[in-house]
Amino acid sequence: MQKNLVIVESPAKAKTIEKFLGKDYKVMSSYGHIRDLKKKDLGIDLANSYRPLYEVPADKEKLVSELQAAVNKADVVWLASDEDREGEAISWHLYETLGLRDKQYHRIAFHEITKNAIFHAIENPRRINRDLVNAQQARRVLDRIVGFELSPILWRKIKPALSAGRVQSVAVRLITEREREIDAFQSEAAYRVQATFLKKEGGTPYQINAELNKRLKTKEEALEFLNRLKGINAFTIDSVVTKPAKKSPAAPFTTSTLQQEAARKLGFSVSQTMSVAQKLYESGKITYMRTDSVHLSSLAINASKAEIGEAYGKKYVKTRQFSTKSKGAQEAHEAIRPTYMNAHQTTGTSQEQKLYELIWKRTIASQMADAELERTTVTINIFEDEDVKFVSSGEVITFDGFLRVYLESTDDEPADNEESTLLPPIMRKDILDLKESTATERFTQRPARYSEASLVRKLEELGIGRPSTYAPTISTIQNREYVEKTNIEGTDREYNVLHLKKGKITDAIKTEKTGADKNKLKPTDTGIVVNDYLTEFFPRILDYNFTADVEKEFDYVAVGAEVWTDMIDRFYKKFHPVVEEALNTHEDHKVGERILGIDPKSGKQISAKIGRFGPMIQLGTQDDEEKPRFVSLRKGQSLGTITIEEAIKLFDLPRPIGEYEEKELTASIGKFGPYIKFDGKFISLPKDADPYTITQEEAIELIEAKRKQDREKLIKIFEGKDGKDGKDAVQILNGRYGPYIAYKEKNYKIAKTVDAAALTLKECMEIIKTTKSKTKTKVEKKEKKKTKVTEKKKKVLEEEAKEKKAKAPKK
DNA sequence: CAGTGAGCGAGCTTCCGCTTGACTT
Repeated sequence: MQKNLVIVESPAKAKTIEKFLGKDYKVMSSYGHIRDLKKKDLGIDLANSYRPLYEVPADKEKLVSELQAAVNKADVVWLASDEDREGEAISWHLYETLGLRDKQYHRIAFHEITKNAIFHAIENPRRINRDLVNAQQARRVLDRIVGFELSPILWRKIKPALSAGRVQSVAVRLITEREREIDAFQSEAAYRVQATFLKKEGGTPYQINAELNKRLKTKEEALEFLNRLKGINAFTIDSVVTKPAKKSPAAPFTTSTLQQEAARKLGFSVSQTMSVAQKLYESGKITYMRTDSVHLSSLAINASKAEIGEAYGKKYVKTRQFSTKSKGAQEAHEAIRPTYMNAHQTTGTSQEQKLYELIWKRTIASQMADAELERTTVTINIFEDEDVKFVSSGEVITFDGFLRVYLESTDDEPADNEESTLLPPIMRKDILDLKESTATERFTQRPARYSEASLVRKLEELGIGRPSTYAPTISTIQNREYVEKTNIEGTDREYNVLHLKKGKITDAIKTEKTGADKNKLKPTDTGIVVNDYLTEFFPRILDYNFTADVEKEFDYVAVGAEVWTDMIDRFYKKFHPVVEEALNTHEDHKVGERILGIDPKSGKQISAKIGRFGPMIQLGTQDDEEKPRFVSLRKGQSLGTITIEEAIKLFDLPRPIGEYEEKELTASIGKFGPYIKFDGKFISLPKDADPYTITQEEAIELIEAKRKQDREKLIKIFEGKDGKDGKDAVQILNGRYGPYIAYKEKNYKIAKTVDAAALTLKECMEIIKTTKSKTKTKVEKKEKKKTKVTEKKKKVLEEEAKEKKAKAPKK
């Protein structure tokens, strides 16, 4: 039996380490934390100096008993969780939960997974650092207090199941404020002037493009300028300046930079990047993907050096160690890099291959020489004694260095026409002819909305959130419907172009698209209302510096200079009274309400606010005798901008549109768009139809079309015991995606090669057996929504089983 | 993806950071 038990955080790591350590060591994984604050209620004993109430979560119970069994068999336990605040706490929770004795355990940590690092760690064991553990407890308790005291306020004041927290609420604030900047933005127009010159006789002929070094504010100014140009018949090159420049490679990937580059270069979402990286990590191809460190092991640097030397030559090698500049970095791991630098590519899905290649290139490039460039700037004189000049610049790469492998992308869209070009052989004093010149009206750009990846970058910059939480945070704020992805078509905008050629000036109007935006983050009405409410009542928590400030205090705790419960006490004594105050201010469910006015028809008040199902309009008040009427806002409408007329119009639906076959016809808008309702059935309206204007005739046409479709839908029925609609009936139907079999509430696709109408019952049953149905039954759908309910059931079952065991006689 | 269109009463929701796997009669 093995005498030594090593516990690490990740199972992939466990596997690797076990190989290094040999047969005297058993290596297990804790799969992260094994204990947490009680899931229900606050989980903190406020009356007892904030004592945390810990429990092993249900899904960790089995693991903990396996760990316990291994501990009981081992002589020595090596707690090898990561060397950071969370890692220290993981070790301590293991120590507490598994009942380790002080003489029985060693605390060790390694920053890279190499044989040397592991043996070095084993030779240098230490004790658990209680101060660091306390810093983690302070972090954990503070986050729980903030989250579990703020969220219920939102349930009462705005809508159920909302949430707030130190990280997510600030993320929403960033997005909301950016949207306000965009709303307030006034774009300004100015004329950009470009010109093309030709060299006059003598020497080698050439052509050169240049731009005026200032923009002209008005059309009059631009016209006047072109007219003055017209009168000049020779231009002189005033200066030619060439300067050497250098570009250095970016640091190897951290979680956040990987997410940004994968988004820009590969179009991956933040969570997609993480799951692909996880696959690469599990198959041993890259190092750990949740890291804030840019550090590379000496092993990796040497391997890169060898690869670069072999592939590109020695002068391309320049090894470097980068240093982390992000706030609050804990650097328990290496940067994200290939495990084996000599593997330039990898196998697997195409996503895995692409991401791997990106990581390989970034790592290799980080150890390559700077690129060397020459930047040449040419100025062309226009008028005597005036500062306005035409300027042309070009760039030549004299040594490509790391650019040979990799260039980091930027978020900024390239400014139009600023691409650097190779310049012809130009000499000072050269005389030029003007070929043509264009003055184009250009508009200043509004601020850019955040993308998932640029939001991550901003959060990291502010020191908010950790590598393991960036992706989940972004999902949370979308799941809560605080923010959503944009899909804005944009509108046409006219701009003016003045063109001078052969002494003539033409004046043209052109159009361009503006305001289009896709997959960027934008606040919803709910997000705006929640954000405004929280920033008003809890400015401290929503402050961009809040996390950085409390992190400083956690650091004091971590070095033993501060008692963690004192710190929490100071915080709570300030925070909690505001919670109480907030609960007592405002009527419930009225936050963010906008009174639009009085409905002229009924004389009742019309207001807009966030309701149980999102933004809505209310007609009447609770105090009225009659119950108020409610209606949800439509897509594209928002609380802040909806007018009373638009609001009143929403109550016109559902709209009666006469009768057909002595039954009522109504038109309305539902979850799936506009529809007409007839005889208890719903028929979706085609895109060009409007429920506010659709006529009885048009509606009847739709009903008949639907009837015809339904008739064609049914190809064949094999009746069951209970007739053709019975539970065991087999139906062959024509659906949107071709013929299919419906049986026992599930659907089975029929292959295109099969003649559906000719199928026998036997053949149908064969298809049912062999085809996998993708249909979710109603039960499954429900269960997916309420997995927690099943979890509970499971627990009850488990407990029953335990009881039985206990009752059973012992051997 | 195979068919849809909320609205009651009771009890529920929620945080951030570590880590993967995703029940069966």
